[in-house]
Amino acid sequence: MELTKHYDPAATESKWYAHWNGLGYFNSIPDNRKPFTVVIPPPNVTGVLHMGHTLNETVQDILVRRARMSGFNACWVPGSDHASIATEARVVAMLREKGIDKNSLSREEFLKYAYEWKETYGNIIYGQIAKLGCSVDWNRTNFTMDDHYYKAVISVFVDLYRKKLIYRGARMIHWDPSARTALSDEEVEYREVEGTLYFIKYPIVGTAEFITVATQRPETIMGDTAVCANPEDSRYHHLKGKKILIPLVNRQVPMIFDDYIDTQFGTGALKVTPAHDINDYTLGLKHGLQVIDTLNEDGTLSPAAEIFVGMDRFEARKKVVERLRNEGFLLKEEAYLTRVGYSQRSHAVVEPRISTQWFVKMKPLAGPALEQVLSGEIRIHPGEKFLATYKYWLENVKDWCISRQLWWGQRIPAWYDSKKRFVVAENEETAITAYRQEFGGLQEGEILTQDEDVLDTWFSSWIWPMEVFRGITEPDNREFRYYYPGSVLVTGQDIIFFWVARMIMAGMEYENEKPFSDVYFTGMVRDKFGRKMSKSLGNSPELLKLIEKYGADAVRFGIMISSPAGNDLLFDEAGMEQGRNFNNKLWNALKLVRGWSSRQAEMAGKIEDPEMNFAVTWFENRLNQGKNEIQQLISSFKLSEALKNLYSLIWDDFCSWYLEWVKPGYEQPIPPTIYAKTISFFEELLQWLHPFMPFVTEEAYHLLKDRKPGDDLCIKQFGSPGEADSKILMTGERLRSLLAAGREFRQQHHLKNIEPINRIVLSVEIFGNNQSLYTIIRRQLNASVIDFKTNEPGNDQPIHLIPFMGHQIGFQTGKKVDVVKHRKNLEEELSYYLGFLESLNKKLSNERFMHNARPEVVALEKKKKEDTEEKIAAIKLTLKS
RNA sequence: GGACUGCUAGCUCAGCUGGUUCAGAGCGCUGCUUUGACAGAGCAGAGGUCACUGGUUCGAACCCAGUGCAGUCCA
Repeated sequence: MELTKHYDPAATESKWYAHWNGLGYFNSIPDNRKPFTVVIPPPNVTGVLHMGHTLNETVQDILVRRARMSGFNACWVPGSDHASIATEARVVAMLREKGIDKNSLSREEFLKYAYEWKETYGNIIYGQIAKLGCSVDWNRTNFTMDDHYYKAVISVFVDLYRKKLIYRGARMIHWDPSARTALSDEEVEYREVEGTLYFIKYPIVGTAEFITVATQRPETIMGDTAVCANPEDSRYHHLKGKKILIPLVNRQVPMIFDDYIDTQFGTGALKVTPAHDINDYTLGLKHGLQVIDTLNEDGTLSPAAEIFVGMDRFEARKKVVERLRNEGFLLKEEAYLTRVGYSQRSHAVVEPRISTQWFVKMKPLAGPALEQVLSGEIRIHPGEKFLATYKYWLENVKDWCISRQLWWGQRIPAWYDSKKRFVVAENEETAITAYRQEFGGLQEGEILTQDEDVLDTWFSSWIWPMEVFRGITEPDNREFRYYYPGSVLVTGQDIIFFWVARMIMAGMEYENEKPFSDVYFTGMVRDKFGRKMSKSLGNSPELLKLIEKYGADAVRFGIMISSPAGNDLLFDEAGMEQGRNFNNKLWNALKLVRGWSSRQAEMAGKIEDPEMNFAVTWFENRLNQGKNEIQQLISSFKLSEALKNLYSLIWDDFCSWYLEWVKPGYEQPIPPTIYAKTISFFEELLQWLHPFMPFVTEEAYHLLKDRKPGDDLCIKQFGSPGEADSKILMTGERLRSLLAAGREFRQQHHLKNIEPINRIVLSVEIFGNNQSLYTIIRRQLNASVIDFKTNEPGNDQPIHLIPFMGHQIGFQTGKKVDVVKHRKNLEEELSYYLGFLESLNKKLSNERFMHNARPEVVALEKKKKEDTEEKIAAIKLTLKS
């Protein structure tokens, strides 16, 4: 079969994915091997996969495939996350486009739409994961709202409530007026914003005086219930006991004093609005102030505001300022840089709001989670970057607000009676029993009603590593005992608190065992200018289109080649082009080697014995060296470095050097032994590359040789790499330098490749008498004869001597060459070495160096001196001739 | 404001405990090369005061201190 000119990924990828999957290679069941467990960070069912996912999934697939090929029972669990608030927002928007208002729907009707949405996007995501080549076990797909998963989340809630680690209470929380729900602290993102500081005059009751306060939020003055100054601040001492009149609403409030106030900020006087600022809230509690909530849950002004009722908060701000100005209360305005909190999901400006919500007590959970990481039980990669952040967060963690005023998610298992007394229980039935026990029977006709709210989506994902194996619902099942704890978690650094820390907490709380041993943080994928990827910038490429254009292997290559762990990755299609070219290089090497299969024939001479063939011996050792390096890099999670090494091992060492060295001449035969060695080298390279680029390698593996059924690269086990002989490697280096020197000579003297070099003269000390080496030199440099008459110029034709590794080599051609230029180059080289020698001499005659430096360093310097002197001698000799 | 990380070639990054001719790789760039695997290629080449300033040391890209710039997290 004739192979195409270029490798065609589209033709092979779906074929191999179906093949692997069909034979169950990705499916795992417990056996006597060691497990290698990875749970996918479940993508949100909000949309399609982006480049961040692509990076994560690729990294995981590399690790999983490699483990599968290294004797482990590899199990990679796929799944998706219901992503409560994010998905609900998308569904609401989708409905709005259809002209349907969420509020006109019942909970059940809405959930029907949400499940439809989940079905559509969940499947798109799974399709993308498959396209990318991910070797996930499709029999183990989990969704965070699956029945068993739902039950698990509820039972964790009930359990933590019973342990008093969950409580309900009125607290100041972050409110998202757009999604109309509470948020956790982590779901708020702060940004610096240009704001205005308004200086407002508040009349002092019973006097003609004013007190001026500075505020960024004039629309909240209707909720003011005090004015406060620092007790040390002499400017306001005379106001003790006075009442202040709130402009526009004309309410009298007390003047209070507290050392919380910063005398330097603004005027040193603060308006206190306990309902709308966390600090004011605390101050209000301390001083027993009234709380007036002037906002509705959608961010419009409530009746309590008295004026501008029903108007949006930002509109109201303008109106309030306008009226304050008109009525003479506005003293001045100043530009002011301030920090504003935005909802991570809806991007609305969040409001501090007092509200009754459910919370998880975090301190007791944080301790063990911190200990796991600090003790090294869990290793974070790259550690130096994230350890401090992790530690700081856990040491300062605040209670976690887990209730959300949404429908899409696990509904909070609390049941209330008409007096708002409640019990927490798995379901309605047990709730009734529990209620009887606690409060006696229900009144005639009274029913218990379940809490309307659902749980934070992270309250479900924190048990992901356990419940995908039914570890919460059936804690002692065999699979869970086998697969848990997992091996490595690969995820983005942006969810270190949302998810990683909390999974460790849950693991410690429920299993007293970490959920994974290693955490590999990937960076954020940005565009090639370093900007975040976003729809509005149009710089977020579609995964499927990229795969269509370059092939999945090339996409994987492109994203891996430049992604050192933890660093942001600048996405550039050039990397994918490089990957595609790499595919093609492999493809063409394959074509070359396949062409030899019918040309195998015995040849006279020692070259047939692979032991005697330098190319074979050298590559064998080079391959071992490469494998050892790559193994080292992978085990320290330096995947992009490992890929780079493989790339150059294949492209440079194998294709550019080895294959050229063993390549038979035009229509010449190749010894079967050499052919067999070449096939086995190629196979090994494909195997090592397979975890990174699974498709092209599997295809090439099968085209290289006929395979028995079941002999697939996907499950082929690695052998352990042998030792590399450094002497042979050194000879290889020397050979490569010689070939380079010969090519440079040709280039400099415009000697075309088809014009032979008549004679090469070199010292026998350089390469000894391995004949196959000289064959390589003659063929690669197109030289007719090789002579060993050291330092002896030829007779009839001029010979051109070049210093080489302390010796000199000569090239004799029929052509005239540019002697002047040649000499000039040599002289330049000579002066460089003379300078270097001088610095060495200086160092060696420095007594302090000789005294203080380690002996081996001194020996090294002496060796350098000898080498340099040899080289100088060789150059001088060359110049003389 | 606090903490962390980074600053090495045009770009993206290696450079392990200070010491080989150590200033590197890939991409890009420049030149040359088209019948025998591959122009999606081959060969060769040019490119850097290792952010700056001081210090420690026989010796600093590497250690220490300070400065500047960038990014991230937390107030």
